[in-house]
Amino acid sequence: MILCSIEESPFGKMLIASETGKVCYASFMDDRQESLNGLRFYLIHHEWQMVQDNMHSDIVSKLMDRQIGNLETIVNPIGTEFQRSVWRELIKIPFAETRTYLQIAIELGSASSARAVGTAIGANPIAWLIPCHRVIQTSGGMGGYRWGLDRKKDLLKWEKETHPIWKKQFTQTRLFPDKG
DNA sequence: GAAGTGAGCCCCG
DNA sequence: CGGGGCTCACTTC
Repeated sequence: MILCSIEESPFGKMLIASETGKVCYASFMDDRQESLNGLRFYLIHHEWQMVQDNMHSDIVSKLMDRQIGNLETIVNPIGTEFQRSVWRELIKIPFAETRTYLQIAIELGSASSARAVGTAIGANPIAWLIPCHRVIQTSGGMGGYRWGLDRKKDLLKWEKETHPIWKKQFTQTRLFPDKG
């Protein structure tokens, strides 16, 4: 049985679902009804139920404290083979770093599939844990983000601020100087 | 099967 | 910067 709960996070309310300890869904919840519809659609062929708020609060706090070691062991997204291979690649991107859609495509062995990679990344069902926010365009642009570009920027900003190596210089340099 | 659609990329002007 | 052509997974006729 998949258990789903509403969580508070510094980046907004979240909807998190898990089964036997593995997260299979996580989204930012800007519109309550819309988010619940999205969850219902995603789990359409599965048994699931809502449980009390904050049941997954440990996951959020671990994300904040960067205490989650091997993401691959606590995440289990539902998707096609291709999608899962793309999402697996995202997990390898280190905290506070970024990659481009093309780099991910090359990593998967097909430089020409950058567009397909973008589409697959856009379908990532597990926000934040599977760090699709760390993927940007080769041109230096931000690309898109299902849960709002501002949130993508916020996540990256927070990661850079939190990361010890960049902590100092961040105060002097803007993350994306040309992107407002 | 044949079109249409993307969170892309590259080239050219 | 801006449009055309290219590509590929996936969806929808």
